[in-house]
Amino acid sequence: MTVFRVVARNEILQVVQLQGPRLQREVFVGLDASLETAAQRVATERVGVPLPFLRQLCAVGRPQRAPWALSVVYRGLLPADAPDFAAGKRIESLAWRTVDEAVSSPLAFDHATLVGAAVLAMRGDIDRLELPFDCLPGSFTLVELQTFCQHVLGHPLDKSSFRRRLADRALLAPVEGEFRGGAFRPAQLYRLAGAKGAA
Amino acid sequence: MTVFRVVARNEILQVVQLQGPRLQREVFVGLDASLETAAQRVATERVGVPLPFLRQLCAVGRPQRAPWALSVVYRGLLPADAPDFAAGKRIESLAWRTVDEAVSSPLAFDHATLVGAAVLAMRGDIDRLELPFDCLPGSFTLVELQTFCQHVLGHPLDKSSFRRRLADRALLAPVEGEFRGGAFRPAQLYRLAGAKGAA
DNA sequence: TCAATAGTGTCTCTTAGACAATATTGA
DNA sequence: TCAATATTGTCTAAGAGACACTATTGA
Repeated sequence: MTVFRVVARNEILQVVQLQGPRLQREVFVGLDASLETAAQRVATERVGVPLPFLRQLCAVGRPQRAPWALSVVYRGLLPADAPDFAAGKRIESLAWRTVDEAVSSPLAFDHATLVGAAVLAMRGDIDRLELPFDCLPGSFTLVELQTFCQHVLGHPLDKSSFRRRLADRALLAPVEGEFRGGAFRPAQLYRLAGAKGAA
Repeated sequence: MTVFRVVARNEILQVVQLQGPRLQREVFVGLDASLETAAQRVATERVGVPLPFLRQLCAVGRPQRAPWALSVVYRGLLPADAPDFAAGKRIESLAWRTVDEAVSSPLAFDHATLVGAAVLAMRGDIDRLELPFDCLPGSFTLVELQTFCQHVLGHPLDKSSFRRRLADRALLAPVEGEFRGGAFRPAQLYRLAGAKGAA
């Protein structure tokens, strides 16, 4: 079971793992209630904290590398400021990379392909405004959300268009009376529409 | 390994398979060059002919049914007039269903969910005009292609809009001088643009 | 008043649905 | 000519990018 976590801030937390024989048996058979539970458990072991966003990417066989191996690959997100995470079991190294670095850096085996596919899927989600709310804080400003999306996508978005698309879909609701104040005009805070406390 | 084949003519060929213990070991380990090869081999065993279109859908564990099982699910297409296909090894029954019947009929275990996901993915492909050319004949009329898409989607398409979208993408090229003649005005035949013989 | 940031308005282009009109065939 | 089918043209609306404009804050 191989886990890649694609994160905000235009960065990717690259998990390089040591893989032993019979890993998929260890991961799944008779140990977890489902594939998702297994992926979450392994990810938590590797980076120390649960991943708030985790989606199946694909399954790959790797006969040239290890004829016995069948990997179910997941992509995940983790806030860059998550506390208490660090390289855990079976992890050789753990490091932040920008998305561009991650997709263009050579990796062993088919890992580069898988990172590419994960980034592609994540960018598709953002393009369709299928936002990973589980990974976002409870409330945030529209500028913060747009910045997050831009970092994942790797290109700037138009502010007006971005907000209009969000409004058309009625995804967000303003948190009445709550603002994030910098030195200048404070920004309205929003939460996921339909969440508790929304009118 | 479970195979569902979604086919033209608004029909689905439903494969109900008998699954024994250690199926995924039999299917994959040490026997096939890749997951795709394994899926193609098993599909061919089951229905007698290779599937011209075969794509990975997802991987599912089934602990409530069989704790040892990990299934990699594929969706496929087969022309309804393919010769020499019939229920093969490990197949209990083989029958054509309309898409609507297939997605609404109750099935054992999680099979209904998987059929639903396969149809959804196939409809997404058609919506984006990512057409399964491998499953289509070498040449065809635009009406035939539109009919195929309508059967998969389950709703009619506007003729003018459909053709404009195809033209914008330059997916097809007319086969010069070739027509399909009924009793009335014959229809221009098209092939995949870039195929041999195209100007 | 000014700088800096938050938020809105307006124009335009692209895409595609709706639907009418034209073209071509054999009878 | 007519029925039936193939093919094209036109109108319009929705979505979204480009970009300028207004609003609000603290200094």
